[in-house]
Amino acid sequence: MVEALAFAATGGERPARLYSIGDLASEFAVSPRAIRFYEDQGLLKPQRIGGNRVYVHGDRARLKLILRGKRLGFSLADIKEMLDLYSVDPDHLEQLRVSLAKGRARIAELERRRAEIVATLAELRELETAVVGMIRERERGSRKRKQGGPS
Amino acid sequence: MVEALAFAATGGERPARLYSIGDLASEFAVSPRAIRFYEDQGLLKPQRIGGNRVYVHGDRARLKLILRGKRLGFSLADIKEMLDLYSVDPDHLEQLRVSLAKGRARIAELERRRAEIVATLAELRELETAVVGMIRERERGSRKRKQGGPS
DNA sequence: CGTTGACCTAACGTTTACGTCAACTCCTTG
DNA sequence: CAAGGAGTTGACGTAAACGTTAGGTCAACG
Repeated sequence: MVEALAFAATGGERPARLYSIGDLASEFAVSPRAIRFYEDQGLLKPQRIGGNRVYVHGDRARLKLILRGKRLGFSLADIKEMLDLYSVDPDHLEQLRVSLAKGRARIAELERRRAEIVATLAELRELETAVVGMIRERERGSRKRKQGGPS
Repeated sequence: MVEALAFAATGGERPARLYSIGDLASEFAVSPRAIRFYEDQGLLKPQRIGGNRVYVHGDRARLKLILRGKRLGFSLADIKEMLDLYSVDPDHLEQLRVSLAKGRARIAELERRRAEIVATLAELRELETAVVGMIRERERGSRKRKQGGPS
C-alpha cells in the first residue's frame, strides 16, 4: 500500500491516487511479473519510491490499454507502437506525419479485423441455428440427418 | 502438382480440384512447414497419395478459417475447437448441446472483441483528428501546443 | 525483536508457433 | 542417367510472453 505516502506527498489535499504494483495486479487480474515485464519492454515507466514502483492515473490508463490490446491479440511491440502515438511531440512536424501514417495504418487494420469478426460471427450464428435445429429434430422422434464441414 | 492425378482419379469428368501442400502454401502465403504443423495439431487431415499430402476443397476452406482465426489472434487450440464445431455428430444429442454451448460462448467472446475494436477505433480516430490539427497548426505559422497521454 | 507481507532483482523454465537444417524418396527432364 | 524440384520425416533452434524459483530489502505488527 502507498496510501500513506500519497497523503505525505500531497500534504493531505487531493490524494491524486497512487497505486502499487500489487494494486494494479489485483485490480486487473494480472501478475505483478507481467506488469514488470511490460515495463521491461518499454510500455510502462512508473516512478520509483525507494526502489518500489509507484503508478499514477496515467500509468493505470496505459495498463488498461495494454490489456485491451492483448485481448485483441496484438503483440506487445504493436501495443507499444500504439501507445507511443499518444506521446508524440506536437512541435516536430516530421514525427507528426509519421504518427499520423502509423495511426491510419492501425485504423485500417482494425477495420479489417472488425470485418473478419463480423464474418465469423455470421458463420457461427448460422451454425448455431443449424445445431438448434438438429437438437429439435433429435428431441421429438428420432430422425437422422448429415452435416458437412465448412463450405 | 497433382493436376494429372486429379484427372486420373475422376476419370476426366470434373477435376474436383486437388491441391498439393505447395499449392496451398503459395496461395495463402504461408510455409508448408506451418501447414504441416496445423496438421500435427489436429486442425487438418488431408488424404495421402503415396506419402504425399493431397488437399481437397474442404481442406482448403479449413485452412482459410485457420488463417483468419490466426489474424484474429486466436490460438491454434481455440481455432481447433471452433473448427470442430462444424463436424459435430447430429445423432448424439449430448454432443449437440455441448457444441451449442461452446459456439455460443465463442459468439459472446467475438461480440466483446468487436466492441473493444470499435472503442479502440473511436479513440484512434479522435487521436487522428488531433494530430491532423497539430500538423495544420505547425504548417501555417509556427505556434505551440502540448499533448497529454491517454486519459 | 523475530516474523510476516509486499516489494525488489536475477536467472532459469515453459508454452506456442513455427523456422531451419539434414537426410531421404520420388518423378521429370535434358 | 545425372540433376533438379517437390515432397517426406525427424530433430534442433528461436522469439514472445510470461511463470517460477531463489535470494534479499524494508516497514509494520504482536
